[in-house]
Amino acid sequence: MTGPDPADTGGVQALDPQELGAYFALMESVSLLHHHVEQHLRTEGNLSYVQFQLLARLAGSDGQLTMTQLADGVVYSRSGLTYQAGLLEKAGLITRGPSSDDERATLVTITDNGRALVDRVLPGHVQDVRRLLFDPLSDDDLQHLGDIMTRVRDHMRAQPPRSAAPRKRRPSPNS
Amino acid sequence: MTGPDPADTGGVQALDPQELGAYFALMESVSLLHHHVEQHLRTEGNLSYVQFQLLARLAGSDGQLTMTQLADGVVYSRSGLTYQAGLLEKAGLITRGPSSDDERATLVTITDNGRALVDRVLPGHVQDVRRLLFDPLSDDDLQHLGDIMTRVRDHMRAQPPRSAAPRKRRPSPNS
DNA sequence: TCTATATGTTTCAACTTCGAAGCAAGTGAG
DNA sequence: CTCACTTGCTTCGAAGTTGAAACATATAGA
Repeated sequence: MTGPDPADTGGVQALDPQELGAYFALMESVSLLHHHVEQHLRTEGNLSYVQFQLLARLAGSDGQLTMTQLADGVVYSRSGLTYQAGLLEKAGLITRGPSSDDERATLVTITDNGRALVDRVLPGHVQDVRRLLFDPLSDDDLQHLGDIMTRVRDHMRAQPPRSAAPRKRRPSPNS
Repeated sequence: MTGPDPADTGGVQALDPQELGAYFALMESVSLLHHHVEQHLRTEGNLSYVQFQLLARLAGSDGQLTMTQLADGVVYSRSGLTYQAGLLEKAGLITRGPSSDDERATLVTITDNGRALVDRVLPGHVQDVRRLLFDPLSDDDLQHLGDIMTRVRDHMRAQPPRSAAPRKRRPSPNS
């Protein structure tokens, strides 16, 4: 009498202990890192992690991006971005204006204040990441981690997008 | 005339390109994975990732945990857990009752329906993780990833906790 | 050109998350 | 025992996040 094997998930190859361990450790580490970093950003610059990401991304990119480019870069919903952009604009950290290329697009531009704020919080942020993430890693580990995660990211990006889930599928024509 | 070096962050050693790449790839990969997995769980079992984590954690652990144990395991605020537990209880997936050990504690127990649901969505979940995370990795990569992230997690856990930030520090006696 | 559809963004309502405050039960010192 | 403090959880209000719907502009095809 062989009761249901806990590792038997109905024909799908279950994750072996090594995979499980890697998966859990990965998710939890990032979650912890996110929490820590968020706290620091909040106390040092009154910014959420998302807001920091948006500003940092703009500070690169020559200071200008469309809403969609920003949302995609941060893996974020478009409506959520509209909200955050509103806050950042009210705080004087960014500016929103029409694009000359495409009348529909909103061009987001980082202001001098925005850049200054990024410059102000970046050192602490870097220190955090260094302390939390890189301290326990050797140069070799770092090399591997970067290589592995880059491959994983590219692989996932190749999958269908998600920030703007493909528009409502056109109602199938056979109705 | 040495203008401000972009890598000069005010005395703090900036992250070199390799570190930056690893950091960004890590955060984005997990973010993407989270999004994908969340979608699948929602369509297959009408569960959020958090809810799935809670049920899965309970399904291990002999089916019973206190609220605090659950919150700590999932890196979640206590009040948020109360909310989710309410939903899961309403859905008949868990049960809440007093603990005999400690009258204050609430003992959360997974129901048969809860177990059944976990069993139902787990294969798909595993398939997702396998497809998104492990597919592009060699056995060697997997080994490294698990090793690295385990070390990182343990390192972070050694830092002060976060699920229940230390209670309001008792007002220092010299006031 | 006219029309259908695609794309960029915002609005809106529902849901989720968080922290602070509140309540109840445990614990230790006197 | 009693007081002060700790710990486990919930309640409450404010803020953040999301998907669907609404708009507006673009684009392609007839």
